[in-house]
Amino acid sequence: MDAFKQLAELIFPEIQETVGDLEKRYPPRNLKETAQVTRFAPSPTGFLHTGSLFTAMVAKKVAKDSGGIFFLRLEDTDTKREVSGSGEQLISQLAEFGITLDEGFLGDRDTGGYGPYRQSKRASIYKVVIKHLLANNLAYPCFCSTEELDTLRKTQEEQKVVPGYYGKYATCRYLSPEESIVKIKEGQPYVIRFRSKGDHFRKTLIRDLIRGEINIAENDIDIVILKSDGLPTYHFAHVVDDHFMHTTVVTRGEEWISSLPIHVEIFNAIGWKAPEYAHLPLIMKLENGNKRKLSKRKDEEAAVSFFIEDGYPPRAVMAYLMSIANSNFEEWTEKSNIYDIDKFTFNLDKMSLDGALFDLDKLTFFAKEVIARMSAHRLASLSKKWAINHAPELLDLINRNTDYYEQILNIEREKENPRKDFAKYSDIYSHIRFFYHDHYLNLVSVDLPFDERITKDKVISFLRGFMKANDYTLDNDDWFLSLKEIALISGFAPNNKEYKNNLDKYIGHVGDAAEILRISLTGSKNSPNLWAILQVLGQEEAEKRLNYVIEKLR
RNA sequence: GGUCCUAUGGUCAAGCGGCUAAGACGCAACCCUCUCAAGGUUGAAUCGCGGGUUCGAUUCCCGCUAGGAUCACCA
Repeated sequence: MDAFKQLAELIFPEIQETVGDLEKRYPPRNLKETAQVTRFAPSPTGFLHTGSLFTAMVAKKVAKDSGGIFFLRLEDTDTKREVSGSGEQLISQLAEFGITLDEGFLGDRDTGGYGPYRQSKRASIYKVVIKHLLANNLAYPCFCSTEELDTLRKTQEEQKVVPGYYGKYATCRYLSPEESIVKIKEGQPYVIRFRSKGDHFRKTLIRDLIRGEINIAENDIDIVILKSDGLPTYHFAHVVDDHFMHTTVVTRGEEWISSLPIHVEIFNAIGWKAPEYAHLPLIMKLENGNKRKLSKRKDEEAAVSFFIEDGYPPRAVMAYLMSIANSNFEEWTEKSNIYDIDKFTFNLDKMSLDGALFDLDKLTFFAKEVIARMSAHRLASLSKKWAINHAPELLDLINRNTDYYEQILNIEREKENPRKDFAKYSDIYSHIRFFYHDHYLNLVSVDLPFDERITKDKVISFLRGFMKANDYTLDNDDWFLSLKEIALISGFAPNNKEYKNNLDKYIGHVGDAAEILRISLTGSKNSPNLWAILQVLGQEEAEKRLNYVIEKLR
């Protein structure tokens, strides 16, 4: 046995499998030629980031539009930063936005034949490959301490040379296998590094699906592939996992471009075919006139939980994200009149290359469109679902009478040009609470904002006249005609023009009368269509309110 | 700082050698109107700079500038 094999054997005596065995265990997928296999590979370090949702959306679209497979792999090799339970949260949040998986990590279990799908459970797989690398002198143990590495970096910075563990600075790469064996036997701690054969001064052309050819210097750094805790680093895990899981297109943020040479080199060194890469633009935020990456710490919209908590319809969030990804999506929604990204044909070529600034106004626009197109029934059920977790005060109203709630939501809905006053479920409560008597009483307990030009007596007389004459069975148009007549009796002109021409003859116009009614019924100067409100309230409740106002004024 | 990526209105962007430089969001005005939310009409607002190439550059090339990303036993 040669010394490299001995070294490999010493480090991984328990590993008996070979790379060939793994190839057999994870055979090529049985898919048609054009089908793409993509994945979303988050690390469980906290909440789902908006940028990650964007990446996941694109990955899923690429797979599904090509009849392929979309899977999720949990990259949990950083045990220090791991937030327990966030892996489960990740997939449930993904599901809220309609990102479901064909296979992969499901929280309590995995599904699919290429697992395990969490990297912490794949340690033995990585070790098989590393043992192979070690035996072939493609990797070596490194005994440098973090302190030594730090001083190396400092001196490199002082000497103004490219920092890093490479070439002559990579002292452990010159250790003979025999020397390494001695050190290991002495019990010295170590990591495993990849032995790079690259030349920093030589450039290679790498193809990116959305950026075209990228000209980057080769990697010459002997990167760590196995940490002292026995888990691989991202670079190595990515190569091994995407090889055995047969990923065909890797979609990830553009921050990965610079490490592309590392990944390509490792694929080549092992003799594997690298997947195609699509590096997605980052979602940015404007701060002090400068763009920056959307930050989880500073920006509430950076975590998707923000949209969930505020009650933005997930479909609207996805539509917004898709409009960033493919700007022709918006055009498509106008034609198709739906906002379902699953029905849209996504195109990687149409991705823009620089990071979009997150635009809450635009999301609001999408959200209003999406909600306006829902049936009252659907809105009622979705908003109720949301309220259960996020808005007890709204839930209270809903639970009093679901039918009534639905009637309220149905005002000026389910027609050609529906109302667009809700962008998110959290907007609902303040808009509708006046429909509930106890809330109404609270709202009108303060001063009623009646127009000062009109005396209390006139208000009262109009309200009385209205109660006496109003016909609740009329349709909208006829009702307003009748309101004009009722108002005229109390001295209101039937229209503004008539009023302006005869200022001394009238106390106001029908609009003023409507305002009095509106304030009396809702406590506010602004509300949806009065006729619709009266329909929902019903005669009894309406009169109760009008009488209440009359009493209050007297 | 090295390296890489990017560069059209405030934002998202179409454009791919010749156009009065699309469209959407936002903004403004007007119209409609019982208020609001809408809807309709109109408007303001863009090719970062400098060199080339070309009869002609927003478009192709180079440089500059600006912004971004990245340089860990984090992903």
